[in-house]
Amino acid sequence: MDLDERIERRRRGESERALVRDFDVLSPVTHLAEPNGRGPVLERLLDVLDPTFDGQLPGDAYVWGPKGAGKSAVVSALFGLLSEQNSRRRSTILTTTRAVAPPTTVFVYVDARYATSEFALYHDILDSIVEESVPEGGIGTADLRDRLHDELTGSTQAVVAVDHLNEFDTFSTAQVAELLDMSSVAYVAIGRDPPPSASDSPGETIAVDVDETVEVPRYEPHALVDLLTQRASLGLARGALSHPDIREVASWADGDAHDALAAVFGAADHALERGADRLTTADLEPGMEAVPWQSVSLGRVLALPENRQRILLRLLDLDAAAVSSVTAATDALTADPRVGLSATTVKRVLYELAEAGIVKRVETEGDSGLGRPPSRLEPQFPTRVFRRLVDLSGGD
DNA sequence: GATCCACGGGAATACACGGATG
DNA sequence: CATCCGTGTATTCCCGTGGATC
Repeated sequence: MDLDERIERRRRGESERALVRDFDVLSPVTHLAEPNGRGPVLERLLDVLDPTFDGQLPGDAYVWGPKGAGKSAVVSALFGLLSEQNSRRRSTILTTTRAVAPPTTVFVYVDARYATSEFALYHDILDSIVEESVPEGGIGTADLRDRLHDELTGSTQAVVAVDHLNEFDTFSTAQVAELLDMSSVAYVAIGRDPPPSASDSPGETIAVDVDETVEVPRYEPHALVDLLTQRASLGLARGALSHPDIREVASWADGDAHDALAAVFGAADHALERGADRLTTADLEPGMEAVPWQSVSLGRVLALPENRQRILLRLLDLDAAAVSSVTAATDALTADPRVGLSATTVKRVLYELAEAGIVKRVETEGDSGLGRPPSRLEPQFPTRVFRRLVDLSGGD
């Protein structure tokens, strides 16, 4: 995933002639260090963060936009760079003999998909601020919070970006605002929902009380084509994907880089399966086919605990009869020793995943008579990408 | 001993249907 | 005809237990 690894792979001469050089580059969960075509957003973010260049604390901000618009890509790249630069600058400040150093700003990027509890949130933030390792248990949440608070007084302040808010199972912006309500902390909340506008009815809008909002619009068609072109040139053999094909995927994806990359990934997977050395238009169809309409972010699926992913992986292998009801799927999955969980747990997890929108329950038509009708299970994430990525890392 | 968290078990509730009841 | 009831599934909800960590 990181550059070192990528270079090393090349050095070993791996898959030099193969159709797919590197699936990771094609993966929608991978963000390149230099995000593509998001210049104006970057400028806006720098405006928001401008006070930090004078040692001030910026206002809280909310970054929003649809799935696949590059929110995570831009913010994580920017924060990565800033924290790198600052740690460099911090070391130079330490060597100068100054009576009072201006407060140092640390930039922290946290993914709320992984930090799902208060404990985990404080832990992850603290972990990227201090050198020592932070305990992962056996200590109270309040203690962690206190420690974070102590760490950020006077000489050090923090700007914390918290990504993927307001999803099922992740914190809301309001919760983050409360949890990070500390004098030396500013946050950049990132989510999909538009901020409530003045004209909104006073309904159940998600409370966002921030000083700045930054909109990340979906990609323009040409920008998405550029992005795909770049990824394809890095991840696929030279000329493996034609320009017209790229344009077709881009237009199909309608500005959503996540879906577009997932489709190209899936197409490459399909071409690989049939032993081809380049992608043809015929590979695109199955590639797009494997990306459900209104697909759930692959990042959400890959953030699930390992055993949930195991269940999903095996679920993909089941035939139509076995996924025709939750109970049938449970039976089939429980019978598979690779799943290794009890029937009740599997069933509960399946319902859990359905409620989270990762699989969809569809009421079956054919009424078999008795009882409440069962529902069929349909995956709502890019299946080919998931299978391939999990198989790559999973082992077994 | 304290703390966080995942498992697992199972009770409680919801729903669909046909048939009985008033 | 409207409503209630019994049966069989599906779905949701809650909580005790135990592993891992400090």
